[in-house]
Amino acid sequence: MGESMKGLKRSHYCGALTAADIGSTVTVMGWVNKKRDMSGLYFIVLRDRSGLIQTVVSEKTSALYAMAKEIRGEYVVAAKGEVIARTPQNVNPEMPTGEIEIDVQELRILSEADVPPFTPADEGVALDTRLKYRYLDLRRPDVHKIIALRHHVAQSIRRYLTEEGFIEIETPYLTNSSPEGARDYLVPSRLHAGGFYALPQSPQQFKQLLMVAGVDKYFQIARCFRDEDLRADRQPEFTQLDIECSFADEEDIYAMTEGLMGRVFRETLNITIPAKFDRLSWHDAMERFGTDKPDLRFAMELVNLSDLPAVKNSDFQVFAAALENGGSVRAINATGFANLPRKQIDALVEIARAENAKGLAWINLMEDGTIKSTISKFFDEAQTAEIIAAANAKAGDLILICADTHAIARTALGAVRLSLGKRTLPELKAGEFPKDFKFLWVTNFPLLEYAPEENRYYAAHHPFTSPMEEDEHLLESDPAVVRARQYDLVINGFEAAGGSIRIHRRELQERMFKALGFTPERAKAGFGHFLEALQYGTPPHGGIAPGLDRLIMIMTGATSLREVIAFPKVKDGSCPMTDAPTVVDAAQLAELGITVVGKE
RNA sequence: GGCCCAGUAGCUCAGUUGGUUAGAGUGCCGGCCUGUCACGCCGGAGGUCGAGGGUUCGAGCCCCUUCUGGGUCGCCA
Repeated sequence: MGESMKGLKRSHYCGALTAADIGSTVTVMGWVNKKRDMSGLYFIVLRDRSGLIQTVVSEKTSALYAMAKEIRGEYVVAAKGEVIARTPQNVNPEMPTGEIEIDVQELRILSEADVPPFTPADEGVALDTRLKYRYLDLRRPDVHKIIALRHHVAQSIRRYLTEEGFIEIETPYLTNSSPEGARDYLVPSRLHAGGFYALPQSPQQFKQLLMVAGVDKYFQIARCFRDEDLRADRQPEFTQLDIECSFADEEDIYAMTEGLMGRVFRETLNITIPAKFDRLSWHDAMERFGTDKPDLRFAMELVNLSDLPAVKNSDFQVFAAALENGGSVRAINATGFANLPRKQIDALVEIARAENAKGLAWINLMEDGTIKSTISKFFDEAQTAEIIAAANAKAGDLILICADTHAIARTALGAVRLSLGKRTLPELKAGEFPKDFKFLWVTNFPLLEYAPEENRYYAAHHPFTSPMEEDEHLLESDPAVVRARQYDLVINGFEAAGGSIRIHRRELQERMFKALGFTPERAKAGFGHFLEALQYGTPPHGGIAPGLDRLIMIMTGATSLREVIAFPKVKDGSCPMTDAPTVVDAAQLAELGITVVGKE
């Protein structure tokens, strides 16, 4: 039976004990990580969030020994005893507390435990099992380390922004559905039958209204909700560090964000990052890396071969057709991948196909100087040499070529580059965080994207983003070329933050809605309060919103957002532990004025 | 919504061309061992092969449907 703690008070965390404590009497409380029965001697390794400590129970005839016999894995126990040094041959160098152990004088079972589906000591447990019993999973030191880092990052953020004069303000979770953007989670209102709140996709409008309010510098560590399909790096609810400042331009936001990241990485990981981040225009990012979030931990930039005489004048139908249709022929030098097995090349072709490319051609520059190519019969030696030179390739490299529209050729090769580049990164050991972080500002995004199926433009980011002043006059005449005062912070190929300088004039905001195909009535219905606010004295303002979960994922090298969220959702948006969402009973729905129809 | 992958003991997995009573490691239970630390040794229990249907003399394996999980495209202002 579990006993109370009466009379015993924890004096130390398990992992906090050191050789300096030798000779002192301590009390630790924690979970039984392992019990080793030596017949006459029990080693009981206790675990708490700080780490492990070995305790020893001897004296076969004692009551203490009898109690130790009853103890099973994951029991919660209190152990009081003297910290003793281990003899040199018994030191465990693998264990941070391996020099010492506790000679137990008093032992108390605080809570018994059934045999769990897995224990924190188990490795390689499948994700769905871990998430179903997330409370057991979180007992693992490696998992706890990530969740604890998240706390320290949040605290570091709060300290920095507070020192910089920002104030933290909470905005509503129960708010309005917004007509643009992702699907909203809706919350029915009992007091307004037929009325629904929406959970915010971001506090965008509220933070801008706080600028109208003269708050000047605002931040919030805010939960955001989007009812869209999940990905490894996308959850339906996620946490965003929402920041907005008045009288700020791009340079102010860059400097503030660079200072923030510098502070966070130094304080929580003891890593010094560059004081200023590199910048790249969206256009250059797409040309050189085939993506708007390039991973700069590896090179292998894309090359445009379209103007090469060998390509331009080629009889090769695939190339000729792409160029005739106004597309391009582009290549990537997979540096050092000449020996990539055929199967893996095929896998790369599949990656390109997933981005709608029809295929990839390749030229394999073997180490012995021979050249193997899928397109050798269409190009003579000189022409092949021309392509090799343009791709800046040498023996041992593999050139992959894609001929298609500009957009497809770039994104297909961008996806291929990412797949290749990841193979060149060092592998992390379990529990180890990466050391290499490449920061990049991507700027000059297009303001609008055309959706042919609806014959209208969509805001590339959101409709409050200001166009660049020099492009503003083109908003009606040539919307596709208008560039936005939008910037993304990219870290190691992840969009870690996005932000913009906002529209602060009602007239321009109305033109923007019009460009998006809103009638004045619809703009008023969806954003009337916002448009009205803009006309009562709105300071120029802008902001940025780093994703906190994304940031922790990048900092820890986690491969999924689920690893950095205490209680994450799975692929279909459900929670494997609580089984949410669940069907609610009819009475509850009736009270909300909701009738379910068409449900069998 | 599309495509791809996986589902076998509590956990992680193997299971050949369709062929006897479905295996391993680990965990669990019992016994032994006074310095283990992935302790070791001996013994034992533990299975709706995700579910349903079909083909077959015979299905873990083949076919159909379905469920669950993962990846990805669409989607994500």
